[in-house]
Amino acid sequence: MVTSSDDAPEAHAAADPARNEWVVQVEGIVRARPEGTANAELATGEIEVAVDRLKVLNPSKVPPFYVNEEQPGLDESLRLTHRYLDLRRPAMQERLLVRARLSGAIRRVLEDEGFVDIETPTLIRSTPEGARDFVVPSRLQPGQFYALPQSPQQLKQLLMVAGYDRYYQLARCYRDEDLRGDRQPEFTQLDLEMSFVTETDVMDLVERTAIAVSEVVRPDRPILADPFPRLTYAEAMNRYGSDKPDIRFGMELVELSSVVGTVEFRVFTEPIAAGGAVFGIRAPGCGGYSRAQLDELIDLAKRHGAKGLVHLAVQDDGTLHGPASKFLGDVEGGLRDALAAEPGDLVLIVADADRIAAAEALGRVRLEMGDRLDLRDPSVLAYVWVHRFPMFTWDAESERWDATHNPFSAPIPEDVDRMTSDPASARAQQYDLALNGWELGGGSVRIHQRPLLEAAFALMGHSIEAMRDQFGALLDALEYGAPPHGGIAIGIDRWAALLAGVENIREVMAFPKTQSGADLMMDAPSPIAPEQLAELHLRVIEGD
RNA sequence: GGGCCCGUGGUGUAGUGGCCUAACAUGCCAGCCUGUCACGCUGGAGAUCGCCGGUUCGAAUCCGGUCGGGCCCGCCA
Repeated sequence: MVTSSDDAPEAHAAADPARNEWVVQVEGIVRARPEGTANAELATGEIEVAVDRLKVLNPSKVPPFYVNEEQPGLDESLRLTHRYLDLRRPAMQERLLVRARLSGAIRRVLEDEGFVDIETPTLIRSTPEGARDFVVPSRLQPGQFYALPQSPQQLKQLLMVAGYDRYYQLARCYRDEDLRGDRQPEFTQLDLEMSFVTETDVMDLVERTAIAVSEVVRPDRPILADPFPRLTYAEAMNRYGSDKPDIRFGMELVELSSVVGTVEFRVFTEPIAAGGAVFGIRAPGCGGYSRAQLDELIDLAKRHGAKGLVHLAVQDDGTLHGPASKFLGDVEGGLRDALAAEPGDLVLIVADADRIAAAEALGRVRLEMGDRLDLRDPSVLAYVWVHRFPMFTWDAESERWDATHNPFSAPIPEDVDRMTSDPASARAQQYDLALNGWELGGGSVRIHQRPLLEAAFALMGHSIEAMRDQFGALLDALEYGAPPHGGIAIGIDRWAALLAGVENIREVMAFPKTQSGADLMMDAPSPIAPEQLAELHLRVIEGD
């Protein structure tokens, strides 16, 4: 846009005070730029508007940060305080558009598949299962509270009983737990449920949807594997040390228990004797790591539950060098062979009496090495299924079995009897979808028979009365010809973040909260007036 | 509940015990320039170094606490 003091002196004068973020209305003639003033760098570099009239519709205060350009180090709390300005920035707009394309594509694909969008309430009943509830006091019923749903789990199962055999919803969910980069107190799930399905049916449907959606939202990013690999939980833990493996790179775990079982090294022998395991990985070309680099890895392993991390550098002559090398004796060759380790490589080993703990700790080290060696290609979309989770996990603190995922998950048919005879070994018809090492979502085929569900709850230490009290409607409904059914819930925020290529779900939410649950723009949460409290039959306890 | 990191003009950074009367860039204001498009030139304003307390002759700098933000463990699906 150009103004000329000769051709349109008023417009020229009106334009003079205008600064960044002012809103102006312009009338003029679009014309080719004069010879020599075109700018190939700009999309509109060939043309200009010769302004005849210019009106300032609204001036702008000087913005607290640059709206018109990227500013990498910008304090996030400042962005959140002025989110309406932050959202003007092209990068934010781009990310919210990715998210909108995602939800739009999901709706189109699922509606084509015959799914029906049904809304469920956000004022429901509190149950002690799972995460801590957000609660809402009832004005009409003194001393009573609603809970905001952690997910519409029971409601969607009731919809199955009601005969809506293909339900979906982009549902807002609420969990009052501590926050992370990938966790907000309120978030959005693609929630869906189907009747008369096996776990394969659900996985197939979700997989079709995920592929179609990915191709619409990010046609530029290749899907690593189609169909998605399907790993059992045991396989995922043994190979990747994670139930949400990043399969963009190898460096798989190798179990070394049998290889090193004979050495006189208590770090290995004691865990094995206790029923645990020894796992190793090979970090190619990292044999020259410094003390400091190794210490970081050891710290990382310890932070994730390992007692320690054994490191061995493969020398040119094939021998293994490290603090533990003197214990290795004649297993040195077997160890090297098991890991296919070459001179110059670094071998990293974790042993633990709990084989899952050993695998998980080394799995975190594996991810760290993937980052260090730049093996996690950010352009690739690596979806993977993990299924056949253990139904129950022993909760040592409360001394009872707890649902590994969801208390409504059904056992796989051949493990029904183990539910009571050997709960630790019973596997659920439970499946998780992971993308690039993030858990995108999970679901299961549900228990659709009341006696079985009651048995599962009983195992988890719920009394008959408590069950009836908290899950009465669902238990009753199962007695009225409830169809077999199953479904899944996918985290839309995480999915959008991964598709947008950002590591924080706040970047794909218009108005997110800080780690302490504050909305810096609206200044929430906030105290409420004494009259409001009184109306809700509440009294605030000062202190603590 | 716990661990770690950060907090210095509007914004991003430098400064880690005296040389700081706090520097640089950008932004802002004024003037000049007027075919520029990250315009240019000249000048100017703008910071009680998040807050409170302590140590010290002396604190942006060290210590304790506190507030705010972030990352992580626990927690959470």
